[in-house]
Amino acid sequence: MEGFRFERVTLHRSDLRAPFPRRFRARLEGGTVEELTRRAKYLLARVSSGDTLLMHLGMSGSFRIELGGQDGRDRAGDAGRHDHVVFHMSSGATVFFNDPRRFGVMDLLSPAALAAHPALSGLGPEPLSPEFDGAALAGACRGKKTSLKTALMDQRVVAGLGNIYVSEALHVAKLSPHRQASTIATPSGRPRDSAHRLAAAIKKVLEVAVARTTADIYRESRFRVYDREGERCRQRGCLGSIRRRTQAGRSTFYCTKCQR
DNA sequence: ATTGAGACCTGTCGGC
DNA sequence: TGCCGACAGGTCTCAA
Repeated sequence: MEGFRFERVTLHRSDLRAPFPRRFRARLEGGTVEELTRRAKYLLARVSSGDTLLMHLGMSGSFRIELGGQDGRDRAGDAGRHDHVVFHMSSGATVFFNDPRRFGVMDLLSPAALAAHPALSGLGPEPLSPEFDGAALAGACRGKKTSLKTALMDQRVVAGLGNIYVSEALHVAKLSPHRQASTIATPSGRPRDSAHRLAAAIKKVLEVAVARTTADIYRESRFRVYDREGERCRQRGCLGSIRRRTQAGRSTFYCTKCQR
């Protein structure tokens, strides 16, 4: 999409989690995507009109790209079930936004609306950025009475971690998901060793995930703990098994033996 | 202010 | 085969 123009935008329904903004199509069509970036789990496409297209996959969203027919065949195929938004780009590519559960987001923001966007402005640091480290994590967890698991799910603490990678990172760091979040910091908010371990584990887990893509990992079932209830711990030398517990309404997977 | 519960919506899977 | 409940990768709102 980057560097190309929206030649035509098609909506196959009037809303996802929220209604599409008024004149969504008209405001996009003719505009060029100047830059495609990401913040937390949000995709941001800056358009030449000055607006920013904000996209989120929710739980079940995905993009599918069909390239133009260079082999003499027709252009990209028709929209299928749950293809709610279709971008026909000037490159010849067609980009389908598919989202069965419709928990996703597709919004178009003016510069002012972007700057004031509540979901974006409250976000914590990007976990792969240099600013995110043990000290930053400890500072954010200072005084938190909630569990480590719940704290890491809080996008204000660190941006972009979800239910899978929180479990994975806690396992790498050998920290129990039930520990009170504040225990990784001293009373004054300085990082303990556990804070450094956890920040490093988050970075490691995400770097591997980005390299392999979540879909591959999920399909290959190569998680350390996620969705492995009752199976053996993969930590070298650990004979524990993986348990599942619900925290704040979400499943947490952890090893009872090596995570403290 | 923080925190947990419920809601949003559809698909899939296991048990009966 | 078919029905039913449980559960799913996220975020928002509301009430305690």
